Amino acid sequence: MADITNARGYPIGAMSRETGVNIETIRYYERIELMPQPDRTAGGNRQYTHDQLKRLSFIKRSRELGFSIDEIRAMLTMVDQDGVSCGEVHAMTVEHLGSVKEKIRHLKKLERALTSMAAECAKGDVPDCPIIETLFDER
Amino acid sequence: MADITNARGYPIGAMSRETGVNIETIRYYERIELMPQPDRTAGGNRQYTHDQLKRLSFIKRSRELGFSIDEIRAMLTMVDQDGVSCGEVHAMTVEHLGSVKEKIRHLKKLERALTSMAAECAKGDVPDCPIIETLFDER
DNA sequence: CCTTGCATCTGTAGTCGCTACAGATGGTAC
DNA sequence: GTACCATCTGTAGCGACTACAGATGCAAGG
Repeated sequence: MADITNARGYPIGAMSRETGVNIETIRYYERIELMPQPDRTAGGNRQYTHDQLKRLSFIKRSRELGFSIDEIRAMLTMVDQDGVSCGEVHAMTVEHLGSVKEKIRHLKKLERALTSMAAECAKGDVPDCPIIETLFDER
Repeated sequence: MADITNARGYPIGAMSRETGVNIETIRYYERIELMPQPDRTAGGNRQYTHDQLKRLSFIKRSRELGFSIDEIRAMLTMVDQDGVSCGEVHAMTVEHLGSVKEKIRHLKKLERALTSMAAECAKGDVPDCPIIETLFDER
């Protein structure tokens, strides 16, 4: 089944189904030149190759890992030029990992603050809302 | 010092300094009607009251806790109408807390994936970049 | 009174990464 | 041939700001 489609190229809907990337998003990636302009049918519909499918799922995978479009672009540019610098890719990954860790730290702080605010409020019927009070408090 | 400024109202720069909210952002909050239109000097410059300063720092505090503008708007509307529903505020807080926890879970997954990818690469000089390989892998 | 120079003004456009239309065709199965 | 889904282009919207440009306001020093 996949082979038949493959022979004729994948229409955009198949690309979307295979990768989980929204059709509009695929066209968006083309517009920002993250994906190349694919071949077209006589009628003008996009026909993608298997390599392009792989490229799109690379993008999808990377996005799921939280890499920015620009980071992905940098990686793909290296791939396109057959000049993948493992060190650079590793550095990007480590840096990105650092920012993920920082986000986690930040969110945990929020979690603690929100938990204590909610606890204050859950306990008993106070006249004024202690959450609002806390938020309005100076300093 | 604050008292003198207070007597004449706070210009927008003072509001910004006191709360840490960017001047352009303060005007943005006015545009979206999160902040009221303040009085103006004869020349047309904004002059804020102390209550408006408190309101802005409420917004700032809430944003720092990750509440959306719409959530903040809902809370402030209750405050404005003197009808603060403690239960509602508590529910909003708990719901928001849930989404923070979910984000943490998600980021921890990313953290694990990125860590193992980075480790693969850091270990020894492999011919092709294992990070790129992993991202390109089908399935 | 006048200048200097920072603060503030309005209005618009850009950011990121999509998403959601509208209205017009393409392609395919019966 | 026709029904009907898939795809097309182009544009505008989201959230929450941020960044200008070009024109004024305002307070202190000479």
